Order: sequence, then C-alpha cells, then structure tokens
Amino acid sequence: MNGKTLAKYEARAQIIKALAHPARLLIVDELSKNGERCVCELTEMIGSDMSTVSRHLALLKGAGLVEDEKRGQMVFYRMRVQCLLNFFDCIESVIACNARRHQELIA
Amino acid sequence: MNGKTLAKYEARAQIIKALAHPARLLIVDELSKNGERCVCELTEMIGSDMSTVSRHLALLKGAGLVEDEKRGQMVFYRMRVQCLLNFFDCIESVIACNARRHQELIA
DNA sequence: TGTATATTTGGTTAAATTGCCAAGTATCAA
DNA sequence: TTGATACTTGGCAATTTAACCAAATATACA
Repeated sequence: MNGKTLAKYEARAQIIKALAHPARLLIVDELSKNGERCVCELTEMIGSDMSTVSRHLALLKGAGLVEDEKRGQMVFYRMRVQCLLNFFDCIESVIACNARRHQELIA
Repeated sequence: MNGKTLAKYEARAQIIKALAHPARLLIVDELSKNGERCVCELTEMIGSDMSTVSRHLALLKGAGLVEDEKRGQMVFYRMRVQCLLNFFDCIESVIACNARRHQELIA
C-alpha cells in the first residue's frame, strides 16, 4: 500500500474502530433513534461504570461521530451523523444471512 | 444491558471489528469493486507478509463478509455482501466533515 | 461555605489484536 | 519423486484496547 492509499484506509479504519464495540453501538443506536442523552442515562442502559461510558463517549467524539453539550451539571451527547442507521441495516443483513447458513449446515 | 440486547450489539460489533483495519478495508474495497482476487494479488497490494494477509482474510470470512474458492493452487476470495460500499460513503462523509471542522478551527 | 451530583481523568491490570518468521499442507509440473 | 508455488497455521513479541477504582473538576443547592 502506498502512502496515500494507506492514509485513506487508516482514516476509515479509525472511524470504524470507534464503532466496533457493543457499548458504543448501543450508544449510537440510542442517540440515532431517540436524540440526545446524558452520560447518566447511557450509563444506566449500558450497565458499566460511568467512567467507562465516559471513555466510550470520548472515543466516539474523537472520531467525529457525536458531539456534546454541557447543561448544568449534566453533559448531553447527540449524533453528528445520521447515515449510520443504514449501515446497521447492512450489518443486520449479514447477521441474518450468517444465521441462515448456520442453520443449513446443521440441517 | 440485558442479555438479549447485549447479544445483539455483540453480534454487530463482531462484524464491524472485522472491518476495522486498513488492510481489511482495502480488501473489502477491492473485492467489492473489482470482483474476486487471489491471496497473492491482495498480498501484493497490501504489502505485508502473505501469512498476515491470509489471517486478515480468515477473519473476514469468519465474519461472513467474504467467501473463498480454491482453484488449482490459488485461493480466490470474493464478497458475500454488497451493501458495504454505501457504508464507506457514510464514513467518507464523516471524514470530510471532520476535515472541514478541523480547517475552521485553524482559520 | 460546605455538600451532593455529574462527569472526566490518572493509574493499573487483564485481554485482545497485529505482525512476522518458521513450519506445515496442497497442488502443479518436470 | 523432487522441486516450486500458493496458501494456512503455530508460536511468539509488541502494541492497543478495555474495565475498574480512586481522585480531580465542575456545577447546583442548601
């Protein structure tokens, strides 16, 4: 891979890596479908330590996928991008296809 | 996260993780746009050891994203899914948006 | 001011990912 | 059979990621 090509795929990979975690996918799903949420709400849904959730959010923010706004003592996060839901449809179709194939192998 | 929700997002994350690497993104891009390729061709493009490329391919195959076919001494890989190109458009839009924002912060 | 709540950050540890070399398997061809 | 090519797999070292607890910061409120 030459330098330019490498840079292109590294930039893509960095963003995809930001999505590649169950907790972060839940966050993206929730924010995409239901608008903004504070860290405490997301922490409740995910069920990890709040410090862990805060780090997940920082990672998503670093990738440019979400933005935050502090209001009072709470910090609200929302999506900066809407196109990810289409992607999840694609992923779900892969999962369904894998499941079908798995069934066929068993039968 | 309850068990069912967790399982759903873990299944998604597993597939997204399979995409979250520059070399694997190059592979997916190449196979999506230009059809099947043997391991040797992909190895040449990526510029890593063939054993490394073989492992990347095994990972994509494990996620159900590609399939392989041996013909003679060569193994050809091709996509099992076509919807990923749309996703890359989404990712590119994030990258472009991040770049614009970065410019604004400098200016 | 002092206390409680919301969030982030430092520090540490465990686990997962990546990459290479070396060795193994399979196919082709002489 | 021998040798060459294409690919996969075992094994190991280096890097990255993830999670928690504890401590720091910021805001609200009595």
